[in-house]
Amino acid sequence: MTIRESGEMYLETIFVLSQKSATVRAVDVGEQMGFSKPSVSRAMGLLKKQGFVETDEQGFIKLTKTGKAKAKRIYERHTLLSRLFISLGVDEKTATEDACRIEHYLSDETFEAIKKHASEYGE
Amino acid sequence: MTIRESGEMYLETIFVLSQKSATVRAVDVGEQMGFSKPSVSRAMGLLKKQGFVETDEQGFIKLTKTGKAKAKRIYERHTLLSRLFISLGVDEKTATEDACRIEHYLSDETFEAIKKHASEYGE
DNA sequence: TATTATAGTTAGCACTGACTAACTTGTCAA
DNA sequence: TTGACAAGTTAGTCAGTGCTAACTATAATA
Repeated sequence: MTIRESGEMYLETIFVLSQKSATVRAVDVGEQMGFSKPSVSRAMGLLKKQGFVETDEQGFIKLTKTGKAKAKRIYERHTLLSRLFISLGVDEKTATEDACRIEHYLSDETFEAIKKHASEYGE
Repeated sequence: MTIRESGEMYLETIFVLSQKSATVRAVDVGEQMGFSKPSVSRAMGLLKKQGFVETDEQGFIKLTKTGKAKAKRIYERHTLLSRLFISLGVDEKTATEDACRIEHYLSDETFEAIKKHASEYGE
């Protein structure tokens, strides 16, 4: 059971929200992503089953260790890629949107190569 | 009715096969992509309806003008991205696989910026 | 206490895009 | 001429991932 683009987006969103607020609920995730409550509810169920998130009695969502690792991996791609695109002259909105899509599809090998190049290039 | 990743992959495959052979049939497309005959059959039906391909009485598949334009756009992304990744030290197989996925998700603006950078960087 | 708002779940739908099974059609060789 | 193979289509399935409608449960408030 491999995680997909959708699951990665949820994890990344939970990660980002966790940095801004002590607690994260499903409704916050939905609001942030522009998705309906049932969509989030089902996604959380799947991510729980896959061992990427946990919820407590109050319904607060926490990333597990593996969930956090996945989220951080994607978030690092997101920030580096959007900054890179912006540095190449791309409009901020477009750069962010593009990063948001391709962050899920780059292998570790290619991402590391891009990262190395970006640091040499000066960013 | 917008074309999606799947449709773009079919168009690109037809374009590549057209360059190697005078005629392209659905079965060739399926073999190339690793998809079943019914999958190709349905995809061709949709691409026909959208005006991107045509078939003659013998079942040979031809790209229309707009279909060819779409295919070329994706193919250009594919070749530039895979060459770029390879030049950054990525293994050829991985570079090609990654290019194959992200080629569908880059905006024109970001792609042009990458292209410009690649040409300045020396490729 | 009764009402209302908020959070979450369940059930069922739509669309994409793959699949298998089973059919038709056309060609070619025994 | 018949039988077999190759190409294509039709019908129906499945998984992923969004949606709405309608429900439950809890908490806050009139």
